Amino acid sequence: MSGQRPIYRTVKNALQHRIETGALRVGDQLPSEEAIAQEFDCSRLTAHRAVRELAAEGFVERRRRAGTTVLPRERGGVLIRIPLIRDEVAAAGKSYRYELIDLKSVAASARVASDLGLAQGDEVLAVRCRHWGDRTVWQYEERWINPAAAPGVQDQSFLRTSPNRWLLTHVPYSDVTHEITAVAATKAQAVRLGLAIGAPLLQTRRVTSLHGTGITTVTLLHPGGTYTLRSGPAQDGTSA
Amino acid sequence: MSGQRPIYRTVKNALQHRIETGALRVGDQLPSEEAIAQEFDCSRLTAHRAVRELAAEGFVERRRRAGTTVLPRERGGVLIRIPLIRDEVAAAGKSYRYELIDLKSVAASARVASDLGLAQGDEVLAVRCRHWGDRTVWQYEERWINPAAAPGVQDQSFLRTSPNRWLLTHVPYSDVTHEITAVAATKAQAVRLGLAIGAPLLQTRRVTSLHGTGITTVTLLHPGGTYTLRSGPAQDGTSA
DNA sequence: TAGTGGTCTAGACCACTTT
DNA sequence: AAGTGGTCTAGACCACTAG
Repeated sequence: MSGQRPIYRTVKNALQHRIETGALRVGDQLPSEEAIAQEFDCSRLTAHRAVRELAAEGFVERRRRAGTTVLPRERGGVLIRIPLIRDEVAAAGKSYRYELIDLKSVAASARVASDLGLAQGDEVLAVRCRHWGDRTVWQYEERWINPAAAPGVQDQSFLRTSPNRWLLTHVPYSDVTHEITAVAATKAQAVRLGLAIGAPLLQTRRVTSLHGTGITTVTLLHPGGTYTLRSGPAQDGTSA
Repeated sequence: MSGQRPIYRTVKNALQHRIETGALRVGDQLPSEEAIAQEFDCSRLTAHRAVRELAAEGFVERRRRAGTTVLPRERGGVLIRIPLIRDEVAAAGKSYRYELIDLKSVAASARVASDLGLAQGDEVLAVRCRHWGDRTVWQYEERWINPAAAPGVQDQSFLRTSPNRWLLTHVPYSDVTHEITAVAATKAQAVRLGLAIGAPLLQTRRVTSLHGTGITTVTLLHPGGTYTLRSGPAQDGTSA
């Protein structure tokens, strides 16, 4: 069957189907690449690619000599997408607006210095801004930028372009770390977000770096009622 | 120069380095596979694999005839790991304990029916339980299971094994959807979690299904102060 | 030490899309 | 029409590890 679908994909789907239907159970061993190649009448490399992608997506584990075994589906947890704020607002059918609150050079606090790999008291750029969806605050943002790691940032006013947008397009990075938690709004936060003190907020802390050099650390606060992170069925293991 | 590192990885790293350092800028075109193969003195397939993985990880876009171009790094958002509760508690250095609150067969509410693809009023299994870390509630869980989609679930007492654990190892699934938001604890929730009314909670809603058939839907509530979702630098595009 | 996965090559044909 | 990526093959050698 299949038709124009690549062979490796046919093989991969067939094996995945065996796992999902229980024909292959957790701990069972898959046929060797050689055997798969014979069964599907393809080269070993084609069989290899099919199984390699299943391994990359967490379905199976491969070990030389020991062969390929079906993994318990629990491992590794689940992957969630964090959308860009502009897209998120647009998806909700609201019109997006960015607002700068203030921008200044300050001495790094202990936490900021730790996030960015600087010494406490080193000079960093502090930006506070808001992201609106129609007439409500969608996200309140407090950001610190390591000027040494972001050449040209000193010339930015961030009046019209959000720091996130500018950084993404001008400063290369390699690693991002997120921490997501729920907090109660402090008085200052409540004012910025137009909410009551103690209101539940979804807080995202993000640190961005390039090969060990901290670029920026940011705290994002979203009103709990309206803001939701989602993960679609998008597995998206490998071959886009 | 490398040594035991595979050639395709050397090539991949070299290209990735050019992107991250700005030698190749957004919109620039990568050399053709043929040219890469010549430059690194390898076969075209090896060059292909290197570039294919860069594409799978979102660094570049590939189009026939048009070639391979560097993408703006913003696209697609970020991926976050949701750990298993047992692992999360263990990682915090606490001892994990599971506690069943109750288990009964009920008529599906509108929301549960919608999540599971059933008709309102259809019979579903309702489970409520708690996950402890030492002497504090780490997570309070309300779950509904479609018995038709989980053969054998009727025989389970869930007294010692959590429904999550049993389902993961006994019922195959293909798709999972998550919604994460922050909520204020209701009176009932506050009691279950041992918190004050209005305390911020991180709420995770999860729907698990197999090829369109709803298996289970669950609402997980975590105390806001102690619970944090994290994403490491784990990019994990393809080749594990 | 034998079996399995990991990688690599040289060459080939095809599919798509720009010129 | 031509250039680029997408896939495939047959065969090869190496790396790791269970028996």
